[in-house]
Amino acid sequence: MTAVLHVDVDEFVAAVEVLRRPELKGKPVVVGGRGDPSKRGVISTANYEARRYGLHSGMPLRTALRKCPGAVFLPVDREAYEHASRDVMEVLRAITDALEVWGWDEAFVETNDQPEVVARAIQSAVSNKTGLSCSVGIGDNKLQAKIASGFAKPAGIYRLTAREWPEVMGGRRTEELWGIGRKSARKLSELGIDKVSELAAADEERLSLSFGPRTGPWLVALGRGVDHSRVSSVPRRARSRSLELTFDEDVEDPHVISAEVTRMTSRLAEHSMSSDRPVSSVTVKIRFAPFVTRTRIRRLPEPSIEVEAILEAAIVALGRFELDRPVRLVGVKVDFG
DNA sequence: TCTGGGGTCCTAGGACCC
DNA sequence: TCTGGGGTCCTAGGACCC
Ligand SMILES: [Mg+2]
Repeated sequence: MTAVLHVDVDEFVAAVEVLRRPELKGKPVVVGGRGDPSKRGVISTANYEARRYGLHSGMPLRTALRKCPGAVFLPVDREAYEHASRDVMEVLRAITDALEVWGWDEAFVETNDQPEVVARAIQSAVSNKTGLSCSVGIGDNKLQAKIASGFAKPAGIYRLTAREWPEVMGGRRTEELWGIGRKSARKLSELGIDKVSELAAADEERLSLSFGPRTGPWLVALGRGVDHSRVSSVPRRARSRSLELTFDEDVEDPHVISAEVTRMTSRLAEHSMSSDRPVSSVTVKIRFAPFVTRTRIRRLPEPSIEVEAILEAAIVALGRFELDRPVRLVGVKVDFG
């Protein structure tokens, strides 16, 4: 019988930082933004010590400082996490080829062996070779395994298969499902659906009327713990690449905005050229001071890796904004054709 | 106490064509 | 001249995840 495992490194980003700064062990550590809680930014990861103060991912750094003045604040260092991620995945790949990497610190594994045995082997290999601890969820499919790893934290193993699903999940709120967030949970609640068991018994047609033709059936499947997607070890090609920047202070000068769009687009075009991924469209994103976000997309006449054509599209897209209000964020995204 | 950055997928409306 | 249906492309926005 095939089982799916979901491996998730515990407090990954914070753990990587503590590994290279052992003196931080046992202290509340917050990684986010540029590591300066007097500036704009949110928490990427808080370690377990910091979470005891109510700190969590997505919380503004300013708030975190107020709630936990003794915390150590560190800037995000993506290269370090990408490096650590490669180390972890290498350890996993030495154990199994049936591995689907999911972000920096997560992976799905398919196995025909005893899943608990494989899980323990993974945990000790990752710990011995990288010094990081991880949790492992076991399921019949990716959805079950992913939710199970949440229950396994920290450093544990948890089994959630079709057999356990109704008992373990039935009475929980729909928001605990992977793919249902605050907005969808609220919308479901307005339809009288609060618990996973109620979602499992819901009428697809009725949900489709509210959520759309594909999302309706998918939601009911979620409620039942059904997921037919396979574990795929084929690396996926990115469909888009983007850059965005929140200014330290709101910007009123349109020249500053257009200079930033040009800079970002040039970098993205360089990547398009060097990786030979033609760009099919460019999206410019502006977030105005009251946190209202607008996008303008411009399709290229034909997909291109040429900086001139990509820049041209970005300038056209930007030109469709009225930049007569303070701006807090600017971003550029390219879609590959 | 104002709310990051990098991604994926879905929905919906209008244009346009058959 | 009006009605109607379906398919695809383009654009804008939304929700979610790490
Ligand atoms: Mg993790």
